[in-house]
Amino acid sequence: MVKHKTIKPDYEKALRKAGVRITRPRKVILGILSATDDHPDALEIFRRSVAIDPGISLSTVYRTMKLLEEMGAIHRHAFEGGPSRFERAGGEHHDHLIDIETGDVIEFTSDRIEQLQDEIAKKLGYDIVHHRFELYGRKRRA
Amino acid sequence: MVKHKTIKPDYEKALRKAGVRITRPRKVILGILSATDDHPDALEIFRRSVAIDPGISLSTVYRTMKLLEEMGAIHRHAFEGGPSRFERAGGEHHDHLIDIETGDVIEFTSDRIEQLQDEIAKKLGYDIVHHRFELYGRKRRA
DNA sequence: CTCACTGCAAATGATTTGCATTTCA
DNA sequence: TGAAATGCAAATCATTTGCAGTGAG
Repeated sequence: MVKHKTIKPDYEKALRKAGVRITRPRKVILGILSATDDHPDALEIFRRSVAIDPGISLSTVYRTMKLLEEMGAIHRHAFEGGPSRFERAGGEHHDHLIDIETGDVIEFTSDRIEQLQDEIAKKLGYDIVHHRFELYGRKRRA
Repeated sequence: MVKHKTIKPDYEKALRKAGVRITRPRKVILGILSATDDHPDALEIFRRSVAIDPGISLSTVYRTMKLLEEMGAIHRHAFEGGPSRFERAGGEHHDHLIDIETGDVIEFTSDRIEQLQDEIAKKLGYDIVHHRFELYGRKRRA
């Protein structure tokens, strides 16, 4: 049920093939993205980048995130009440539970939801392009 | 399945009771909210307000929306790629399908989703405070 | 060598806020 | 009257963009 991240795609190779230049800042950002399993926002990625190479700017982080998103390499999530958070694409589809106390994100999958969504769409006469299913809650106290 | 809005709550009465002053701008905004069944954003509410009373400011619209939200009189929805949109509370719970071509919002209910959500939360050891379930799609072509 | 990419600072868009001035109860 | 609410303009926050300089291929 809970998804385990096992795939660590080689972004550089894929991007190069798509005609994108692998510059110094991009190398750093890509490294961070493939090393993490959490859902950092742009500022957090910027902080981690600067720790590796002090010359990187926040604009470049934003530009790179947009580029990677357009290339399908990452997903952007606009969870409630905060900036966009990113995760790399490539795993199987999943949805998110956000811990409203800590901001932690827990991934889960449910094929019944996918199926339910199709049912509803069909009934309403729509083709679904994508969906958002997010649970917001707090850890159950023992 | 598709929800029909039949309830038109008397906001003024409820607000008065809660110790909120019913001022001229608020009267106008409340009138707009109880007259509509769509999901306008702040700017749209502002436009409709100004058409009734040219003296109303956008700040007041925002302040009023925040107030009403805190009082539970309206719900705020941050659909993808746009400003917050509002709808009055009071009906039964429902989720939304957003037409990505027109921006139209279609409401639907599904008790199976509510039930599924509880199941997932239980499995993950969380108490759910609320959720977001939004479908984004386009009308099926014949 | 050239054009994509960068850093920086300024612009944006949605929303909020400080403050002096009304206005509801 | 006095606290609460308003309008306006300025501030915030996340994000984007213009531009002149830099560097990857």
